[in-house]
Amino acid sequence: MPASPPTRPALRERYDRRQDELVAAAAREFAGRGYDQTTMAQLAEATGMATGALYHYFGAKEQLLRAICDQLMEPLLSRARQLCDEVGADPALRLRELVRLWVAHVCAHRDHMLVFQQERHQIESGERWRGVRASRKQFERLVGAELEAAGAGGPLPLLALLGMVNHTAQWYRPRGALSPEQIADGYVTLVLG
Amino acid sequence: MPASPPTRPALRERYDRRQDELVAAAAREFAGRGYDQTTMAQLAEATGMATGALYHYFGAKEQLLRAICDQLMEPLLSRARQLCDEVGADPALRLRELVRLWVAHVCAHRDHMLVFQQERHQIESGERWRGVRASRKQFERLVGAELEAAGAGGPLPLLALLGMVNHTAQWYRPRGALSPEQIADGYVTLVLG
DNA sequence: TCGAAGTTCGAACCGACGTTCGGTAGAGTG
DNA sequence: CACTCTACCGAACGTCGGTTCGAACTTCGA
Repeated sequence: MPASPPTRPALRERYDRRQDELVAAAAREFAGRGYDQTTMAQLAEATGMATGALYHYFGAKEQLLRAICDQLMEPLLSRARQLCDEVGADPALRLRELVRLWVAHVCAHRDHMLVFQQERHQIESGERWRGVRASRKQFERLVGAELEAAGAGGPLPLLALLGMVNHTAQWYRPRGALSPEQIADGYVTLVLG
Repeated sequence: MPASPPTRPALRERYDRRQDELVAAAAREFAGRGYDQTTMAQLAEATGMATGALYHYFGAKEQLLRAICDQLMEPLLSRARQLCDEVGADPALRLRELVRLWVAHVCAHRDHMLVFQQERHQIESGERWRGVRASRKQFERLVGAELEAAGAGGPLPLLALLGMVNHTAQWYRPRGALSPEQIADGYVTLVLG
């Protein structure tokens, strides 16, 4: 059955840390080999554990996938909301800041992002994934609203921007020629003309 | 072992037709459920055959995936090359025609496209997929050259355009508000400003 | 109509993989 | 130290799914 977090608070910290390490390792492996083609044994080896130990932290393989998606979408959505509340009134500026945040997030979580895209079919159908879907939709709505305010209304600019930014995860490299900021600014320039 | 195509030419036609139907059905199933999560039994049911009969047309499940990728990339690449030879000198016009062709192809082969994206990890690594990778790269080079000629040089416009067009497979609907042509023209307007 | 080639069937095989479980060692607590 | 909660191990289990195979049935050509 599922994992059992420790009750003693001193140990809880270590437990949570280890759990996060596991998610990070899983994201790496899944992104490289695909979710289904990555075995629990490989995951165990990547983290230096035995297969059985994994189930101390997660009840099933699918929960790892869920954790990856949650760790990707939730911080993005909450930070985006926060930013939209803070930043001033100039729509173009707001949009630029939002896209910068977004691209930076994608670049910092390439593996999560790749997994998220590859497992689209699982996430887009099925009761268990309702929450993840909702986060994605809300974020898209948010971007759409900012785009409209900045003068790039209609479905096409939003869909184009979504395509660009999501695709970034597939080519961005930390030591590449383009920084996340440059990329983001380039995208904004494209959609705002 | 692999499939054995019939020698008699009269039967060869029917054999090829059935094989194509199989690929189409596989693309549909794979796109909806994912490659690994689709069983040969489901494939058999979708085509009205028994599992064993599938192996009359394909030696292994992976060959179906290969066929899907080939049917996607090869016609696209050859038609794009042909177009680049034919069309006149105005770079902006050439680019527009190319993107129209490309978007139309993506929209007409949504399932193939989705499978192609989902199985990226398999395709991008592994000896057997060298050919598919080469087609993809050549096509991207071709688009890059046309972009440069049209005044949108540098890596970002190309990467952005790739993102937009590929992403199209995930939202385009045949009876939707936007036609492939409208979509393509919208994209070109974005990248050419 | 006869033989060969082509097509389909579906049960059986077999390896792989997610998960379980009983046990062991370690860390915290008093 | 003793007692408990925590962390981990790794062999064993059970299932699932890709593939095989030999037999039946159909279509074709002469």
